Amino acid sequence: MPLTLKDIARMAGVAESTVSRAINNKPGVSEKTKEKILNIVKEYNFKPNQLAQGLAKKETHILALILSDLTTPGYTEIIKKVEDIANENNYQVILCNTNNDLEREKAYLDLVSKHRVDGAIILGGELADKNILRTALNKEDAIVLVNCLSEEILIPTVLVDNAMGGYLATKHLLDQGLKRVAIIMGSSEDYLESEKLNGYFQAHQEKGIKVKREYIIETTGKRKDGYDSFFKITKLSELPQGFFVTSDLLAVGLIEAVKMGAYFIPDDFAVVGYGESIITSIINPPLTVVAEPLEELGRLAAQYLIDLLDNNDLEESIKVLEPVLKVRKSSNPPVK
Amino acid sequence: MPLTLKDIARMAGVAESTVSRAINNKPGVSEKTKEKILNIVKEYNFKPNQLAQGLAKKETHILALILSDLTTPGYTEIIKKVEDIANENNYQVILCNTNNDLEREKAYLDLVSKHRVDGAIILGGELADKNILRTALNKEDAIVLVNCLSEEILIPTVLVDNAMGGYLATKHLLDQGLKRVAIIMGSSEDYLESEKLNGYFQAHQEKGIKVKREYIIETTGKRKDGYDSFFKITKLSELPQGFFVTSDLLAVGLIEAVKMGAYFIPDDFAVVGYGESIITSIINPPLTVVAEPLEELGRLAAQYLIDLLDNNDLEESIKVLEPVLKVRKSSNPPVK
DNA sequence: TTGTAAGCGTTATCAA
DNA sequence: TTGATAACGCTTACAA
Repeated sequence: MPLTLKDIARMAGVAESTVSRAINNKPGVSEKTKEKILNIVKEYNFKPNQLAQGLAKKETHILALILSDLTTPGYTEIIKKVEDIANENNYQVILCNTNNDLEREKAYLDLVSKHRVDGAIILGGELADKNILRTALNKEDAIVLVNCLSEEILIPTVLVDNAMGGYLATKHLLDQGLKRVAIIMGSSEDYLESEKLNGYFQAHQEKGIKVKREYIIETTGKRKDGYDSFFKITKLSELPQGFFVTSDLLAVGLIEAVKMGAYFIPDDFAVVGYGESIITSIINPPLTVVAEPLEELGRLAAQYLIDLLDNNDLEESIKVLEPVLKVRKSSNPPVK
Repeated sequence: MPLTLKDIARMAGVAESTVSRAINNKPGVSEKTKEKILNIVKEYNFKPNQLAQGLAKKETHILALILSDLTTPGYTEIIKKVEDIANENNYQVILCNTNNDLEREKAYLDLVSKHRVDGAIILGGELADKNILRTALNKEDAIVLVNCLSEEILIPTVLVDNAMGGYLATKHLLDQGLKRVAIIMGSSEDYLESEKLNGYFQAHQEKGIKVKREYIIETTGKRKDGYDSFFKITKLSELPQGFFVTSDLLAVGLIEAVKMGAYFIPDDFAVVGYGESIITSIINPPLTVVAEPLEELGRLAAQYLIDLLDNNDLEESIKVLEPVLKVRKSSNPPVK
């Protein structure tokens, strides 16, 4: 049986409330009794039961960071920043990996309404925007969305302008005089992916170039999809001159396929990827990418959630951050 | 104010205990009252406070998976398996990223003794084996160690035989007639790394080849370390013919350096890495690696912890799994 | 400065 | 089948 406050109180010959005050560094305990109590606490390695604490105080000082896929590139940067901000503000962060499983997502969301955590940040994914949020959450739950969008209820949200990202990537390719640029993307059901596609369209429109239906390749976003997409496209009568690839895994696959086909990047095909990661940094040649302000994303989300918690300030709003293009060799940048 | 059992009881015109029985599917409630209660529960989206539940039941059905670095290759496989096994057994898993921060590690470990979670799995890292475990934990805490070792107290442990891994990698290189094989590793303070080094020694000893002091390069394990190590070694009068690199990040760096130096793999240098990951799979040429049974590691650890919890079966023991060598092009396998 | 006692929101025991 | 009521282990007025 683990020790309780009561045990410590008995040993020290004081009341439970005195022990509570002592271990919580609250005023109203003489130095002498405090010392006596803390010695006993140390000696027996007493740890207060946080379930009881949470119940009494109505707060846990824990935040949940719910994410759909641990391996998504860039998530680690966001996670780290969230953890840092949280820690600075005396909150602990636990990570909840839904692995794109609906049941799990529900269960993790419940952590908030069931008072296991004070609030939650939901990071990306295709799941969050369905009706789960509405059914799982209570109005007063503190939630912040990152890189995903809720259509049903208004929830504070921080996201990157993916349409802008798609626009920058595509424009960069078109600006170099390429007339035929293909996009290899994930599912257009995914809000973020559809936004990238919108940007792709917009860039074409601006240049007055008509988009070819066959140059839009929608996939499930896996490495193999990137690989297969290339060979699918080489079957066309007219090959594209450039590729906008919306994820690093797809980019890896595409580039493997290009090499397999004995073509060269950027000489035969210019390539622009999306998102900086260890993966895109290993790819040869160095990949031009749309880079997202990941740390800023994490910082804003964490700060937002903590503000919500501290001020009960429930005004909802959406913050949109801008991505930037990092030009490298793969897109055959014009010689300066 | 969120609703409580009491509110539901009042609305349904029954006692709290009846509501509790109804929502927990316990016998002793007539179908009729049960239905009435559950309807109200649904209507108001009532969620029982799990802090109170945990306090009363003395269990949370949550497991913590504590890890030092989210980006360690292979962790995701272990994590997924742990989550699966846990879910099958009706446990929820939360991830705790210490980011190699001592304070955080302590705080996360405390989740167990402070009754926030029922048990914890500690995944790898250099931290866990110090005296933290002893000071942080109570004897009755349910903990399982994965890929790390506690010298102070006996704790159930599952790990991969890293000495065997180092041995296999080195022997493979020596078996091809290479006389001079260097090792590029992380800190030898790290138990796992020191074991790999032991294997490296053992393979040399078996062949009767004396190890050269300068061929053992200890680093902090970063990509740049791998890069720098190569140029450090090319300063030697006699170059090695092969490299055993103990992590994927080091391997990336080394290979970049080799290419930068206009050498070829495997023609000029044979390379063997450690651990399969997306990274090693991208590297060109395909990397020969020591592969660990990651899922098995996760499965065993989770099962172990759950057994501990269910049976209070506190016998400690250590399970050691064997790695296998996956031969690919980078090590210049002899033509069959 | 210290102690008493009433919560916090559940579950579980015992009567009814 | 139901309902009181005492835990669970802590915090926090309020009193002493």
